[in-house]
Amino acid sequence: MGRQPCCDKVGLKKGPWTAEEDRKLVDFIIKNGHCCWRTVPKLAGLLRCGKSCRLRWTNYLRPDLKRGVVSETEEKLIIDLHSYLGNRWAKIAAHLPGRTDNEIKNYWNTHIKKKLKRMGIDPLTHQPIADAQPAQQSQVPLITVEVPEDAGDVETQPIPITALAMVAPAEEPRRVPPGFEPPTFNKDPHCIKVMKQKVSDRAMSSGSTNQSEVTYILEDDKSTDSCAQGIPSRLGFNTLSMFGEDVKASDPETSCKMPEKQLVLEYNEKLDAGQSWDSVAGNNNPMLLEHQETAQLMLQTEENLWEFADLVGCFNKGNPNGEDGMDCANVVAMEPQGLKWAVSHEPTMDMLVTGSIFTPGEGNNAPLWLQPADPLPAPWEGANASSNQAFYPALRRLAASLDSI
DNA sequence: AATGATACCAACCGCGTCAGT
DNA sequence: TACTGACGCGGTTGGTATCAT
Repeated sequence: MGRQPCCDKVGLKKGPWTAEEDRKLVDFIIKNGHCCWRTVPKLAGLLRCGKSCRLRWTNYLRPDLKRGVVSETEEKLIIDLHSYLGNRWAKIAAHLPGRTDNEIKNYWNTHIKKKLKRMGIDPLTHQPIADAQPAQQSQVPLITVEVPEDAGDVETQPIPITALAMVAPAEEPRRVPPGFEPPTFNKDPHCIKVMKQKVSDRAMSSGSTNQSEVTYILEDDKSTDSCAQGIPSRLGFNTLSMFGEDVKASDPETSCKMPEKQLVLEYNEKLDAGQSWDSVAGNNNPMLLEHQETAQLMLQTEENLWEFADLVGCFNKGNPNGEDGMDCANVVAMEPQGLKWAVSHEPTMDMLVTGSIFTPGEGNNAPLWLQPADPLPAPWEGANASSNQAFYPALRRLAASLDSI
């Protein structure tokens, strides 16, 4: 017996999601998770059913989605897995990180199916169409996997050896925290779309909508550090690349207020005197200590860039100017060796744009990720509000660069 | 340039499963 | 054990983009 449709309630919206709805859902889930999909739309302020929210999130908004063109390797894996699992798209998708069952199903129906037919292969049986026989064997060599005695599912059947090879690749030395997938957000079409919306929203809210004057070119992953010459970003607050000279020009002398400025100077003095970064920052900045632990945890179990981005974003809320923290609060990225400081804004967006925070660039961030004692950049709640002068032009530059993509 | 055909894919629908009561 | 409700899955639809004529 079937269930009643979940979306028959009067007033619930159906059809394509708007950017505003996306934003509400993403904001809500990032902040609260989704313990119960039925309650999500109500709590997030959406006129959608929970099911619709779940689908939107899992198939489109989830930040760990890879999206983009399916590679040859992935296609081969899909074919192999399909020969073994059939139309169990969710199970197939489980072997393709960043791909959803819906995406794979669509790709199968629109691409692979036709391709196999052109090759004279029945997409259902994976046998040559001309001499198709009752589908007992796959076209690919099979091996039998040892399974527990109580296992009775289809997964206990022989697995195509090619698929198995993909599912269980040879272990390689890790350069990044376990479970972490280097993101490609800065070129991902969906990410660009989301960022465009974010930038547009913020530009509107700031009153700075003139984007014509800008010439900023979105930095490539590898180039982000080039603007911050000699400043390892540690956790990647490499916003220098985004703000260019605006941020380069900022320093504790001109952009920080007391007593924070005094703290910076103290740090500098201690570092200059040869003390280690850990001893300086760890012993003197409770905020660092508090968040360092969280940051380490996040990095160790990194599954979601946005989770971390939001974590960092949370640091900025409640700035003393009484303005929206995410919009205009300042973040100070500190560089342990020389303890140079840079004031910037909106780290969440910065990170998504530059990708530098999570990009295992050669000789830059990657080795640092493996140093759990690295301090987390601290918020700088007392930073000078005048630094907005750097923020809004940068925002316009970003908006324009996104529009050009 | 206009129109129709085709491709693509986000979103929906309905059913199965499972946990809680 | 039966019932209920939430979630997940697979099939399908329909809107939009792209291509061909």
